[in-house]
Amino acid sequence: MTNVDKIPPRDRIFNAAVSLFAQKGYSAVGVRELATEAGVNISMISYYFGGKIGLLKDIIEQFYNEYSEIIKNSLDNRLPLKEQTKQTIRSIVNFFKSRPDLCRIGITELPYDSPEIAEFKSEKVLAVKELIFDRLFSNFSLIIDDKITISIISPALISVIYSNFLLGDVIRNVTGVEFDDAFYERYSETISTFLIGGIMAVAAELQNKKGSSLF
Amino acid sequence: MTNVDKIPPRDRIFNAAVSLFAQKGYSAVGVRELATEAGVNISMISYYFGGKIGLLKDIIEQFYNEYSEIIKNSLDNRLPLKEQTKQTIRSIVNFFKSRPDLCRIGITELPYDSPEIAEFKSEKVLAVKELIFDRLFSNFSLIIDDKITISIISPALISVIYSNFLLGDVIRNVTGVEFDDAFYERYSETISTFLIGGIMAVAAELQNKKGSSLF
Amino acid sequence: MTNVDKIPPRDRIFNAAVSLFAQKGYSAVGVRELATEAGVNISMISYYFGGKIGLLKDIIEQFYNEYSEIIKNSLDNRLPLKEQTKQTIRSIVNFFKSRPDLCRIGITELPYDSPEIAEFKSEKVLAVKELIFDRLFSNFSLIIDDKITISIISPALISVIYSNFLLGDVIRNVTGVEFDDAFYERYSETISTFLIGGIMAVAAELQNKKGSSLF
Amino acid sequence: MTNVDKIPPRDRIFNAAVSLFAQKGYSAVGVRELATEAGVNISMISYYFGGKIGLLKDIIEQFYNEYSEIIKNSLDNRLPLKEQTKQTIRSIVNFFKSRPDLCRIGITELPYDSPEIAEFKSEKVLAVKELIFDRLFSNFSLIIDDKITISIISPALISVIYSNFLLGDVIRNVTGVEFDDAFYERYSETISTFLIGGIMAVAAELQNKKGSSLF
DNA sequence: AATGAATGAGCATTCATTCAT
DNA sequence: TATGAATGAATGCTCATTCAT
Repeated sequence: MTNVDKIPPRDRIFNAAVSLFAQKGYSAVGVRELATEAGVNISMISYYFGGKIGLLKDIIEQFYNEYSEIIKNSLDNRLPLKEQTKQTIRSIVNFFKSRPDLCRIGITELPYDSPEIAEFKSEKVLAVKELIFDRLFSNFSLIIDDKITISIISPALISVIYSNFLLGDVIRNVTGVEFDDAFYERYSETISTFLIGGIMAVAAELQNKKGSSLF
Repeated sequence: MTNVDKIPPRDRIFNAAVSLFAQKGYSAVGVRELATEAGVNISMISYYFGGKIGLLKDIIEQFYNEYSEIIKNSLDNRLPLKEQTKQTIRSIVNFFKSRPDLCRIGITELPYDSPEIAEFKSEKVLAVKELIFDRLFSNFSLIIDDKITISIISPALISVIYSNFLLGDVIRNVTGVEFDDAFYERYSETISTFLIGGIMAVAAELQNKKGSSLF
Repeated sequence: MTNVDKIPPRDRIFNAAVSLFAQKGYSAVGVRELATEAGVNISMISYYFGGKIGLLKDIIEQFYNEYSEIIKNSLDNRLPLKEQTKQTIRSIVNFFKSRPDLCRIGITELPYDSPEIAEFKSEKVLAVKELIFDRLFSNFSLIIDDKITISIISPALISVIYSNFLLGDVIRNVTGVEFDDAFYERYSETISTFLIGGIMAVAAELQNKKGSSLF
Repeated sequence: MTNVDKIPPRDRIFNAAVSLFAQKGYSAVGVRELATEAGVNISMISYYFGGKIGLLKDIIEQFYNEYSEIIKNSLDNRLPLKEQTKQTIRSIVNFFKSRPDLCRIGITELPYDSPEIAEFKSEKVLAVKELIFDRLFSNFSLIIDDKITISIISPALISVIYSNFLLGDVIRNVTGVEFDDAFYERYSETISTFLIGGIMAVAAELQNKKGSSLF
């Protein structure tokens, strides 16, 4: 590993944890493994992060901070809706692509026995959801405004964007497709098209129903 | 729990494992906890399943067997494409709804240190993917035939269908929506609309490009 | 050690703990040392006693149960006061002599971080104090009846009886006296004389004061 | 705590150690806890005292130095025996009362794994014993001169004087008596009476035996 | 004089599994 | 079938100490 040189121990631990937690899941990774991978003494984990769980908390916080920032920065109300959507999705996909391990942990890991982290995560998810729906899909939300549909669409959107990073490994094994930059270029575009097409279909049907229920 | 009466020990262990693995993840559940929840002696786990890992294997197998069966049964080539799609999605959603724990484990758990299970899972995922694409989306696949798009769309489809079961907990906490039968009725319908709308949009764009590349 | 044969593992652990806790103090003894001394696997300590602290609890309980029993059995109201006192002290000294380690732990160890044990111990000490004062010194207590004097005399009594076991080691090193059966015979007798002489002196002075305050 | 201001770090460490060792016992106190309580950096403990054990050594030395000094100063051969005894006991009790933590550690803590401290302590105990017996009880020792009785009486004396500080906590919980200045006034007096009464009874019996053995 | 990062050994506990009954 | 004692390894964490600054 070139991990050991230059980079300060705290960061080496953090990086090792991001890599290993993503690969095996939080519970399946031991502090010894973590310390070995980071090239530090085992006690440094408690020293810097107050324990294994503190490491997870930091990682999840890091993810959501970056995630929120990226979404905020990519929103540009001056662009037409489709363009804006595409741009945001591209930003998110790029983020996921550049930090797949961090993102996987942030999204999938739910520390059932740390209420503190659980609550923190809930807050952040809510914030992101509102960011996307209140600002990005402000036009859509003119028509998609009922809580239930939003409850269905929100996780679907995230799932789609994240699908390659969640289930991609199996797909790669099965199809042999290479996940290179060109792929992710296509990925952004295709996913954008897919999402917009999907949302508009849902919106149309919803509108349809409203109309029919009026008469 | 009515878990302890009548039901044979082997099944009690299996059920307890399904519940606990889904809740906490495979690694975070201990055999002691498992045995207590199932109301059996610890050594019964090794006795019946050859160890904790064998239990996971059985659960994943169980999931994919049922999953494949349900998809096969719900496919009906005599129906028009949209109807067929809706029907299949409804079947899958019903399956996920009725066995959320089993499904969550089957989909999310990847036993990084058991190559045997990993390979088994890959096979099954491939089989399901082919089932869906070769039979359900046979019409779509006339136009969506390139490997890359399929590599993007396949996980997206699964992700969308499964999104409520993966991310729903957080959404429920945040929005307060009740996940009752009526909700899942709407869920099936909305997701179907979303998926079909999304796929058709992607197909249209693909067609467009092909066309434009011809001239 | 002949400790390993015949004697069941649970008892071997208990005995080893009694010996080591008495010698070094609870906190200074590790479970590894305990397990080695007892000739058992380290995990057996938690298995049988629920942890190191459970072992201490059991030891303290054992001490107070035996201690109470011995005091109860040695009290015999038909004897004259001095005889009864001597007999009781002899019983207690014999107990301390036969189980010095158990007694040392029971008396000196106060587990500051286990409120459960602390409370249990308080109860038992109270019970023993009442046993001695209400029954043995019922005659003395005719005259020594104020709370303060009792608060002074009670620990003094126990301290005296126990003094050899608490401070004897240093004395032995310093004087070279052998602590054999003959010694403890003399010990019982001398301590009895000392205690009775002391108590009667205190009682006399107390009586004196009362008298003088009346006139 | 006003502990942190003015008082130099070395003393803050010493004071914190006296307090914590008395409360929990030497082994149960960690250097981290010590440093936090003292408001200093961890490494200062090694820096000033050469390690945790050095701290204990200093405390024990401090205790015995003060202890010896106090006994020496309170001995006054011009007084009658009883007065002298009372005066000495009062001095000792005052010392114990004013420095209960220091005294508790000095008396009870025996550092089984530091032969150096163990030996030092033995020396000091011997010195104190001789001080008391050769000078204070020089009259008693005319009659109480056999090694065995001295081996019994010496620890008994110390135990009695120290009994409130050793077992008082439990008694306080149980009886609700307040340990204020008035109490310790009574304590000194009562203990003196008790000790003198006890010793004289022992001496009398000893005399009796000698006498009877003559004829 | 004082800091805080770092070490390596050790802590108590729990792990999944095995085995004799 | 089913039990519960027993194992050896591994768990996360803390220990007292050291060292460069």
